[in-house]
Amino acid sequence: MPPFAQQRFALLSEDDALVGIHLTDAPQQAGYRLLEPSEARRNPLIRKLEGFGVLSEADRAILAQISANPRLIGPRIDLIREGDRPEGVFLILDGMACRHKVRQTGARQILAYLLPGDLGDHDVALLDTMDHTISTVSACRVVHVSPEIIAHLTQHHPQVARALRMSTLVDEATLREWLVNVGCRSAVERLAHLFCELLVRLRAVDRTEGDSFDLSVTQGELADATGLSNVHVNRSLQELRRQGLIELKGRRLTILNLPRLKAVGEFRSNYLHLGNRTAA
Amino acid sequence: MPPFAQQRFALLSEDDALVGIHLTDAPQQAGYRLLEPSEARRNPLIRKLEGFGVLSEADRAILAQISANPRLIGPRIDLIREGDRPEGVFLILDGMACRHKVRQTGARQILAYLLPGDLGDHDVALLDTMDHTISTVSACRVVHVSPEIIAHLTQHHPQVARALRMSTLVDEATLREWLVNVGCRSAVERLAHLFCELLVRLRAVDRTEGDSFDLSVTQGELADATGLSNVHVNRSLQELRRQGLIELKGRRLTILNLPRLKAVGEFRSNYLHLGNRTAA
DNA sequence: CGTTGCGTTGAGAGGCTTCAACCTAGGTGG
DNA sequence: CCACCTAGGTTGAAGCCTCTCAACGCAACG
Repeated sequence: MPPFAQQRFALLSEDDALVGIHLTDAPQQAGYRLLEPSEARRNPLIRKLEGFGVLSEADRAILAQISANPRLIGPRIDLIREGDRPEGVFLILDGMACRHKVRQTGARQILAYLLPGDLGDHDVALLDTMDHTISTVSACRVVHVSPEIIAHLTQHHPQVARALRMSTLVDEATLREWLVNVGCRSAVERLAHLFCELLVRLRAVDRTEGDSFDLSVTQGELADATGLSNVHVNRSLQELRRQGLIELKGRRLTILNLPRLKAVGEFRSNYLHLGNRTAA
Repeated sequence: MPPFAQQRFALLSEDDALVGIHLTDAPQQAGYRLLEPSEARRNPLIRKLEGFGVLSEADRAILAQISANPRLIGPRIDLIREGDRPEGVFLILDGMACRHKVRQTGARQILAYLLPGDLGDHDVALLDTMDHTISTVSACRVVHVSPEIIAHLTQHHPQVARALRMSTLVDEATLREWLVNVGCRSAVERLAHLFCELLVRLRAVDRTEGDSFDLSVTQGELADATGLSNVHVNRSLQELRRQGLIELKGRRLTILNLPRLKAVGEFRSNYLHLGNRTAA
């Protein structure tokens, strides 16, 4: 298989998960199903957007409805490719996806990791072609959110729309921080910073256990995200282990000394604009 | 002077350029002054936004009104700093500004160049603090666009609002391309790519003469933008000159062989989403 | 005419890459 | 149930791209 020639995910298949949502009436009607508190807490989109502002019960209900019936997609499947026409956005409910670009030389740069609760910019559809590719990294539960649903949210759920815009701003701030990471940090610093960021972002959607989380990523993928070679990623990981900062076995990363790891990566979470959430 | 301890621009002074605009009535009234065709062509904001869609005469008039009475600001002045509360956005009419971050080590990363017609994300105000600093690079003509004016545009000038959102998407795409640049291109390639991008962006607002444009940037600033040292920027520039690709004297960059420079930098303008404008 | 910021050049060092081999674990098929 | 297979992790060696340090030139400016 040529490098990064990945399978493509059938975008709008017959059994699309969103058939059955009736946007025009359901949410307005009285009697939409109240969410179990635990249900809302488990939904990463609701978790995330509530961090950006107060949502109404109707807001939470529509978000839960959107998140219902996700598709299970295997690892390394393209969701949408550079050159494709964007139609709506993808919402990640579980697993890890990424935005990336591949050079003609075969070199690849991962531009962002999409974690549970993350979704693309809500008005990408204004542009006629994608300038990068979005692929799953691990197996994911994914929902394709159609332009109609997005329009519905912006028209009838202003608090959700506002939270989505803030979410987009944070995505952009994260991209800037990645540029700083790759532009002027050493290999060990880059990895330290990346791990701190992932911990904080995953914690915000309750996908961590203490300072430990699932990291189903190869070292080669870490290399593509940090602008390093996989060999050097390997050695830098060993350095972080040797210093007693992390433990990385298989697909589980445990941060053994978060304060020091933050210090090494010069990590400040301000760019994630978590506000008064449990500061990490 | 400590590195990058720059002067701060007084944000909302008495003689703010925008006093005198009466948003609530003027644009709706019949009889707003018609723009000279040449006037609209010279205004980089109008030029740029027209590239994203058709604007009405009223749209152009309000944009011209906003652009009236800019402030002249010297080089290396901070417009807004990391940690500040964003209030509205800055619009660059002439000159060059940049977004950047400074590490505790003193290392700096330039995150984006703001060229004539560029302005910040229209809803930054949703976030309570800036996570990076915006400074002039060369002397600039700058307008501070208040949140009220932005709100007015989004409510009464849908085509302008739409163009602004597209503009924001392009800014984000540009940021992604910069990450690719720094993440996986060599020094010469990075500079070649940057120069191609600047040419195309400046050409879109008519700030070029052929394949030549004003580049009032020190080599140290090019280094901060490309994640290189200034010494290596110097040597890479010499390499580009030696290959007959560019001529860089003082503050003027002339691209002598655009096709080859593009090839060297692997430059494709798709991420700028210029659509059917004069493709460069 | 001295100062200052910036471009230029040289030398040495080091971080990171490349190439290549080997190891390990997990999955597959006989 | 075991042998094979493959992807990914690990290790070594060599080299180069880029950095740092330092000196010098030069033009603009007060």
